[in-house]
Amino acid sequence: MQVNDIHPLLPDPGEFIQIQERLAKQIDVSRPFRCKDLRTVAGVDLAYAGEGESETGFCHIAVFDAATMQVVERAEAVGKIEVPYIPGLLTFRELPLVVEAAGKLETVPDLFLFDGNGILHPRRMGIAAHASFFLGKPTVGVAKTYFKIAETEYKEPEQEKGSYTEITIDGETLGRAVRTSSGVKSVFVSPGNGIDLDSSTKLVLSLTGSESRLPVPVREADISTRRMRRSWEEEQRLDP
DNA sequence: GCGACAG
DNA sequence: ATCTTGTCGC
Repeated sequence: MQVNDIHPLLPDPGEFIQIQERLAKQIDVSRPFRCKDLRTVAGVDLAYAGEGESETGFCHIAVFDAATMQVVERAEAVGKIEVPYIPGLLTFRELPLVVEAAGKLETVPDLFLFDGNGILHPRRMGIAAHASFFLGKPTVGVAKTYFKIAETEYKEPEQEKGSYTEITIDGETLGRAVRTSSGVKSVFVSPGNGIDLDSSTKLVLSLTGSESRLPVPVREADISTRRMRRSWEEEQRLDP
């Protein structure tokens, strides 16, 4: 079954792909980003409840002060999810709520960290890359599982924290499999836009603690997102 | 037709 | 992503 059979009023995948190809030309992953220039950093994630027509998304953005690693602000957005999940088109499903939540922030973070890929994507336009055009800030993608592109496999990095292997497609290194903690599963780091791969890797490593293989801001958004859903389901039970 | 497939 | 109990291990 094609996506158009499910959502006849929405743009078709071909149109989504054209949008990605057009924006991809404007990606810049050549800029170094110094850790000392990071004052505030945001973690972004979503959770879902329900299926099909009644699927609801919960987006949470947690902004941290990089010096104290304390949350300085949060913003959320809840709403219907209109697009099904299709590998490579995750952006069109999640970005609306991300942009809505980001618009509620009083403090504009220096950088946004996403649960998902940056340019480690078939068209170099994973959600972190695409989101940068709406957020106007550098973005970095941190995916928990590998998204295979052009039949390219990745090599497992050494078990020591900080080890990584590069993921190169068509002669271009798009991302790295990074061991953020010794002995844990690796995560896949790729710049979104406005930052280079090396800076992205260093930032992710410096923002990752021992409690999770994910950077603290992303982990916090992930937890918060499920807390939002619990509250929502509770009020649904009381209101109907 | 079958398998693969970020979240 | 989400559905789900117990269970192996530090």
